[in-house]
Amino acid sequence: MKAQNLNQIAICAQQQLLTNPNPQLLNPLLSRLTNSKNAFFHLYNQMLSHPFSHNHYTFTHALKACSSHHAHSKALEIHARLIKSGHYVDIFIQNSLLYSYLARNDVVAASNLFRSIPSPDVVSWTSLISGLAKSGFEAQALQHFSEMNSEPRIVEPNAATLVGALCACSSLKTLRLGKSVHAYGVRMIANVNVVFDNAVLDLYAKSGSLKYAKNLFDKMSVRDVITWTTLLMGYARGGYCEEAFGVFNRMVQSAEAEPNEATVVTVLSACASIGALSLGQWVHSYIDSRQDLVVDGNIGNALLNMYVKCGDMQVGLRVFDMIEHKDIISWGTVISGLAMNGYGKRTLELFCRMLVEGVEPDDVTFIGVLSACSHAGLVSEGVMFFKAMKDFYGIVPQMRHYGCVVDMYGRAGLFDEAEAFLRSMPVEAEWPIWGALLRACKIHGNEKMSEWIKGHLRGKRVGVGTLALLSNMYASSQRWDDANKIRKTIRGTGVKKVAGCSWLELELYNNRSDSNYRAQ
DNA sequence: ATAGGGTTAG
Repeated sequence: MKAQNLNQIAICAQQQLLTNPNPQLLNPLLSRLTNSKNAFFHLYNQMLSHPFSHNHYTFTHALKACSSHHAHSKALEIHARLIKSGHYVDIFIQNSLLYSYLARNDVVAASNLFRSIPSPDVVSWTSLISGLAKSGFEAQALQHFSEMNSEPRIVEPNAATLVGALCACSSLKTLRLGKSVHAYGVRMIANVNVVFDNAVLDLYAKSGSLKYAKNLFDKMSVRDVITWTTLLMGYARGGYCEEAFGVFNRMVQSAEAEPNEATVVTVLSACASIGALSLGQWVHSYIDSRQDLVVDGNIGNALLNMYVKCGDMQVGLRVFDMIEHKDIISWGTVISGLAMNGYGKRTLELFCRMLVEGVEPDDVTFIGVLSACSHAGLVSEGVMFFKAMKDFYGIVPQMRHYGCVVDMYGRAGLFDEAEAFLRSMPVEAEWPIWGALLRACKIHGNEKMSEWIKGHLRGKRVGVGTLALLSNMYASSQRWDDANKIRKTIRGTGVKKVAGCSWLELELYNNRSDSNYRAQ
């Protein structure tokens, strides 16, 4: 249907070229071909070949098409042509060029081009400000915004300009400035503007002012899918995941706006982060009820991640199979999900399947694979995978990879191998690795190795979990003096409980409580 | 003709 339309437009353009190659009639046709790269540039080239069948408008459309098809060298070519032909003096052309540089995040070229515009208008300023904000140069965006507003003020900002500035404030979480932009907009903007309101809502949501956000949301007379998704995202980011789900639920009940991919992905991540399986299942059934939402791509990965985090690997695997276009994230999610949930053998099976299907594993994939080997006691496989990761895939091991290997040896009681591996590491092992090994020593009763590790730890800053474990080990071998010394050190650190620690540290800490309990 | 809003993940 759509292709047929494109064909009709193309045929229409050909007739036009034959009978009356007039740019006023050809430009609108050209513009409607923007989505089809080949058809667009075919007509564009035909229009160029005749001096009277194109004008300024033709190039603004061409630059837009370059941006949407990421045809950067084509845009450069057009830039050169425009300078040569003298079209460059037109402000629409300058703005279109400026936008094409910003669309590909070339902020240096864009800034230079902006400086070369003799009298930038509100569109030039707005493009620059929002382009900088989106490329991560928020401070520069705000600098230009204030420059634009300083006296003598030649160009007045409009709603679109304020939205660009709000976007920068939101990323920087600069609530003060954002509020003043909000106030300015309230005075200046005459009609209801849902885009502006959404930008303000996003500012409050991202900077954690959920009360303000909720207040604004309730006051808005027009709300669309972005309004709802922004509020939902605000709650989810703030850690109020039940509330986030509540927003989704109300959105569906009210039917004020229809959830889309972004909405569903956000609410699924909220469910995942609190392990709320039943809420996640509700979202799943909602997705199934919508024929236009497919379990693939982002939605597929988000759904898979939700089941993995909620520990339901059975359905997780079924979702994984449903994902038609499995990317590195899909594979990584299911592989580390299986590893995390204790399915060592199945992790490796899936890893093999990944290789068979020709998907190149990355660093995160190997963390899953190695931890599966460690937990399943598959030492020789783990050693082989670690070697293949380095030598075959050229992945430089990170601390987490080293940790898996040391942990693997330790769990298997292979302390000589663990020691040799630790000595061979090009970087000093971090504390959780030593801690895990100490724990293994304790389990396997390896006193000699413990002493070696303690020698290493002496005089260095140690994590509380590791210290607790050390103290506990001394206590269990009736070395009370040593144990007390370490307890003092723990108190000296002023840490009452383990805060913001790694999962491994937490495990160590729990282990300590367990053995204390057993000792009583 | 050119500029403006929300998204997640191993």
